[in-house]
Amino acid sequence: MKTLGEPKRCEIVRLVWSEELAAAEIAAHFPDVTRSAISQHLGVLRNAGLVTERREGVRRLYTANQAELERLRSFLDSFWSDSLARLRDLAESSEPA
Amino acid sequence: MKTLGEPKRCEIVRLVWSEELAAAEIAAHFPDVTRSAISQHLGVLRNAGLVTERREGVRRLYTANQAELERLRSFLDSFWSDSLARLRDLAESSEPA
DNA sequence: GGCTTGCGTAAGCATTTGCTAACATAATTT
DNA sequence: AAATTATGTTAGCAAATGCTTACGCAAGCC
Repeated sequence: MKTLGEPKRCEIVRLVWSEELAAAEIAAHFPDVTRSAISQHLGVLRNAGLVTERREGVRRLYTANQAELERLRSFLDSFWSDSLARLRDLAESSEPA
Repeated sequence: MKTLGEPKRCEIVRLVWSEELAAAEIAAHFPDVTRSAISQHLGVLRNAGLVTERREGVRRLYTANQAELERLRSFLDSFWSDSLARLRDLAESSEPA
């Protein structure tokens, strides 16, 4: 979550969501920062498991790890389900058999 | 997203998800930090619209703004739907009528 | 082998962030 | 009104963060 809190990283994930892109191609989408900065962001994303790297010759192709994003979404879902569980527990304790 | 990237803030939101809690009660859940630190986190959360404050006498009761969290979840959903839209566009352009 | 291309890494820097300690303020109690 | 309670606010600090510049290193081409 903290990883995607960085706007550029979030945008990077969107870029490689449905297509594989090389590091330079990704960097091209951010004209106002250095290629190095993007490379570091890619490192963070890779480390967080949010993107996957595939080497093809000299180039490194990145793509989003959709499963990991799915985990994040289900974590948000847990907010709702947790509250339901808590209400259920409350109902059980105040309405004993 | 950045706001919830902070573990304590994320936990605070979970605490006030299904019940209203006073600032001191929230702070009691974090023994290893000062009440002031929690107060500042509450300020950030309030500012981000993730929690709502209600004053009752001297106390300030906080509760989660579920609608805002819903927005966050739907933002994550947009990752998937965007990719579907892109694939659809691709299909249209490569398969003209 | 030398040059170029594509990319990560290390060092250094300014900014942001999360924290504590001390103070400020409003509502209650006595 | 003074003391107390519940809470926000400010100043200051150490650590983390995002960035640039410079360098390192492997893969292909001459």
